[in-house]
Amino acid sequence: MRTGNITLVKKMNKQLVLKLIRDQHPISRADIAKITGLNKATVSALVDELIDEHLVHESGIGVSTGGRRPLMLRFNADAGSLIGVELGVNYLYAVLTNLNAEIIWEQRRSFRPEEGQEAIVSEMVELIEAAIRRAPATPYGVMGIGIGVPGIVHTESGTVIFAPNLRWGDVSLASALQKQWPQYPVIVENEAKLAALGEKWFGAGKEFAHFVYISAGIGIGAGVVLHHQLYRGVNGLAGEIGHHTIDLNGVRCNCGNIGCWEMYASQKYIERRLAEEGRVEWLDDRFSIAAMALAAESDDQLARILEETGRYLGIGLLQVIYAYNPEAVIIGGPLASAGDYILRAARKEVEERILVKNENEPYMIVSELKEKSCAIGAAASVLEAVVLPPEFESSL
Amino acid sequence: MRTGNITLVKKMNKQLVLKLIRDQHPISRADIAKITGLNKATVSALVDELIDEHLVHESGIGVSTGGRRPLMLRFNADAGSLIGVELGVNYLYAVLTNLNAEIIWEQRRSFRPEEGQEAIVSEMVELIEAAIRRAPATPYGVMGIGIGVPGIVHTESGTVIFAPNLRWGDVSLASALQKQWPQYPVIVENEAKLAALGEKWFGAGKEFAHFVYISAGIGIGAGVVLHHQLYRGVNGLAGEIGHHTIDLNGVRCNCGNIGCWEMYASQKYIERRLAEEGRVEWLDDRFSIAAMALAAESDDQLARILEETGRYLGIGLLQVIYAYNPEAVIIGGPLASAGDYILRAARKEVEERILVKNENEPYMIVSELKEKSCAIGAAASVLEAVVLPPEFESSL
DNA sequence: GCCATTAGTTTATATGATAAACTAACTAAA
DNA sequence: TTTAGTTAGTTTATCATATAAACTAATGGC
Repeated sequence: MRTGNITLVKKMNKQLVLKLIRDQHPISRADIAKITGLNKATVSALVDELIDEHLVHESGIGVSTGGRRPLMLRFNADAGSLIGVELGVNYLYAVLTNLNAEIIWEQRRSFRPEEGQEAIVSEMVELIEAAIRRAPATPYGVMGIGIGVPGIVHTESGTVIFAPNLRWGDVSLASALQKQWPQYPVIVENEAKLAALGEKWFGAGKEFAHFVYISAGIGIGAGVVLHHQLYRGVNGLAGEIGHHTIDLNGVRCNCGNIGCWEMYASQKYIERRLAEEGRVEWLDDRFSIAAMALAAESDDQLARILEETGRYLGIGLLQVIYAYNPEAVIIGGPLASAGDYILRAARKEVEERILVKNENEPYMIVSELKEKSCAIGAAASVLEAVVLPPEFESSL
Repeated sequence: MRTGNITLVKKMNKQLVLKLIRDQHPISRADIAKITGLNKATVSALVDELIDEHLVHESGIGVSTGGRRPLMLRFNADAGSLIGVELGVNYLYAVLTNLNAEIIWEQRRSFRPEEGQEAIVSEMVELIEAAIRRAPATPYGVMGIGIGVPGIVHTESGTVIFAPNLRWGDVSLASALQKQWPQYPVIVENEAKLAALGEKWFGAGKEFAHFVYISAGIGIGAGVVLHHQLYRGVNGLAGEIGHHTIDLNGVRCNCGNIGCWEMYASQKYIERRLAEEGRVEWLDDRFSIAAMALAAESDDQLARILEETGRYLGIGLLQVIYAYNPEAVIIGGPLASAGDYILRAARKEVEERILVKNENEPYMIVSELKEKSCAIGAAASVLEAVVLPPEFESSL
């Protein structure tokens, strides 16, 4: 049971000060006091501790506004390193970053899903080892490892419960890695949820208290951020909205049901339509939506297919909007790389269909971190777990 | 900006103690200290204050467990009164309750929607006046007035933005009432959201941190409780899920779109089907689902219609489950009075369709407060605003 | 009838925020 | 150049509150 005591107050205030410095640096102690309402003495004491802990440093003297010049403070992004790994359906992508998610080192490897779980995990171990070797000398060193997985995850145990596209079920990924590196926290989480975290900390989600990140690729998943915090639900299933029924008499989905959203607003749909229209030249191994969007500029049929996909995307986005009423919806994943074809159509569909028409429509925007969302989000999850817990987030 | 200071700690602990007493009364100071981990002295001090404030009282001596006998504490439900009003499509229902939502006085009035907004508001004023007159002498007297409205509400200003079934738009309900009773807080909120609050405080939602209340009647709305708190979204639209598209090529809804969930899992559907099947004898003014469910026991056609409705309800519930991943879904509103016909079919549909089949399926249960959910929830909203703010809710 | 046990209070102490007084370092205007 | 006013940041004394420990109170069981 969470009781209040004085150390809690201190933790809250210290976090508040640290977040403010991170968000608004360079900033002076005096400004922090003004903005937060905390006493100047309190701010000074907390800042001193943060400096001792290497999370903040003084970065020189600012300009005077008619009196003594302020000592400017900055978040020390080089206090440690973060490792983020994206486990894709047929690739691994790892990044090593500083605490600002600036990439120090990255590597991408392909694998064939048939290789099997153990082989893939050992590839991942190699990749992480390589990242650790590249980690620069910093006060904290590597602060942890985050891993994004295309499936449903039990975060407490770090188990992959179900990853259909990998054909994984019940894989204790965290404990396998934890055995290798007992000293580092290991976080395993769903790919879309981590991408949402990435956008929250370092991308298009920075300003929003409530937003939904949509990962639209082969399937559709979502990461839901409410009150500045990732919302997981009881079993970490919140946001598994790809299987929302949008057409009761539509196409069969491999989940067994009919008319799931992800049969219409995903790469699956585009491929189906390309096949129907006999445009098989596009359907090879290295199919890319970005390339298709490029070609669509002089190919109306391709453009039409993308627009259809966008319309279906919009229909589902409307459900997202009704369900969560977010400030923004951030579209990520391969479908976000279709230039404006998909997004414009989606926006139009939402505008036409929405119940209460006003300026309150959420922004529908594109991911800022692009194909790096998940890996950077994985790194961000470590940052959040170790340095900047969201517990005391100004709960509106 | 929310900073921590010592008084915040005190507020948190005092709230914690008060909530514990409310939930587990009768309870001794010693037990509170054990459960919360707070020091015995702290508990005693806080309890003394709560007693001074009339929110808690000692209710006699408990049984010894081998030592001094404890002084048992109880929540003082008679410290004040709450007024809750449900504004229906063609009726008003008001309750006056104590702080345990025990009804002291209630009244129901019908009106015709054609009467117009002003007439309805003045009926509401009369009703509230009657409630205030019946309020017993208590330390705090009437603590506030909560009002549930079938539409979208701007809570900060207490304005009804859009209530389609009443044909209201932009009605400043709270300020009209506030003028009458400046001394009482007036809360205006969407009907389903208040019903969710009611179930949270006094009904089927007591044990859940995350649950969704579904108000299924003429249309469908939802109240979403996450982390023990009502989730409203940015504009208070969160949970307006009746217009989720479930059949792209289905029936036209009066929202302008096609295939909205509330065309299938609502009274509208039942009436449509009754008409289609020529069972016009049911389609009079005083149509009641409860009566229909009773008749369905010996009328397969009626039973089938209810089951169809249940199946459609299930399809939408699946979306609710994927979106929010709640511990429970509580079904309220007229459809919940269909005996087991609707709910059984809905449960079956969810079980068959759900992606991850395990014991983690949320409970799908029926409202405990029944047709009183909204009015009691309106009263609960006052309780929450004035006595038991959810701010410091153990944020998991 | 005494001892172990539990309930609750009193007292002394520690922590951390705060207000106010202080020092430091500057700008601008006389 | 001097000086008054201003802003930045620190030091000091004080206050509120939680806590630990010692206390009183009241009981059951042997």
